[in-house]
Amino acid sequence: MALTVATWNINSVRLRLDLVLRFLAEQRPDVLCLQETKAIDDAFPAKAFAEAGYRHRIIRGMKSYNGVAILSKLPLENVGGHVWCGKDDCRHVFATLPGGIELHNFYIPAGGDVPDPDENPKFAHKLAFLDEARDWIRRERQGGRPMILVGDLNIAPLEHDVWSHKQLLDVVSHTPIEVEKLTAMQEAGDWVDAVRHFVPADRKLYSWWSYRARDWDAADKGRRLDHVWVTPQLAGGLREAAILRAARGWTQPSDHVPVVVTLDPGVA
DNA sequence: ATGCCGTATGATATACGA
Repeated sequence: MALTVATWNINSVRLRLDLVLRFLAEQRPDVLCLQETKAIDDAFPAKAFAEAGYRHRIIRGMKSYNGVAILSKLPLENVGGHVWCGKDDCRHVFATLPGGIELHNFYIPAGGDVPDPDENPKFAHKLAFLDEARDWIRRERQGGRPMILVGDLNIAPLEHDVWSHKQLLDVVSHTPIEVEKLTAMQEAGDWVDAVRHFVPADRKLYSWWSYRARDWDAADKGRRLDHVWVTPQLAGGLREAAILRAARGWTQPSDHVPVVVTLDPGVA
């Protein structure tokens, strides 16, 4: 029985409810993880998702900023979310899926403009978050349970995860210090990058295109900021991965597009 | 990596995104 998991930074779930419903109707993932929902829990459009077949959920939202959610056709157990860097700012939510797979949905801090932690507290926060997540993963993975980690990690780690490696070396999201810390986080859990599992490292791959470009499609100055990682025992069961570039061209789109991964949890 | 667009808010400017 295959399992399809999707992740999407939606940049306001209320404004883009119709786009999310369209995505769910077209792709029918078992589970959808959202980031930047920008809605307190009472304002989250849970009913619309339940009517679309996604009756199970865990949501953690706040006013204006951040906010994450897991919406699922399958029952969710042991749901919750952790506080990171001492801030209860709704950047993480988790659940256990049928079959015992632990799913973690992250919204890692963007980090502001200036890539210097001494000058820019937002960048310092991002680096501290990555260190804390690395240490947490190291502990969490001791149990050896199958896990999936998804989200807007706000870092494009590989050279071809950005349109120009050279021109982005000083740009927050692709600086060496961020890439180093994200890689440490990945290695701490032996995570397999489920999308790069199917796409060679020398092929350009993006999940985000700035709103500021006049023509995002023609300029194609994207970055791969959204990721799906799986633990090694799930890697053998990976069947398919897709980044839905077309969603960037929908009416009033998010600047991120969905990343969708299908795996067979029964195959080691 | 410049650009100057998009979202949310006790708003008509400001913070934030990356």
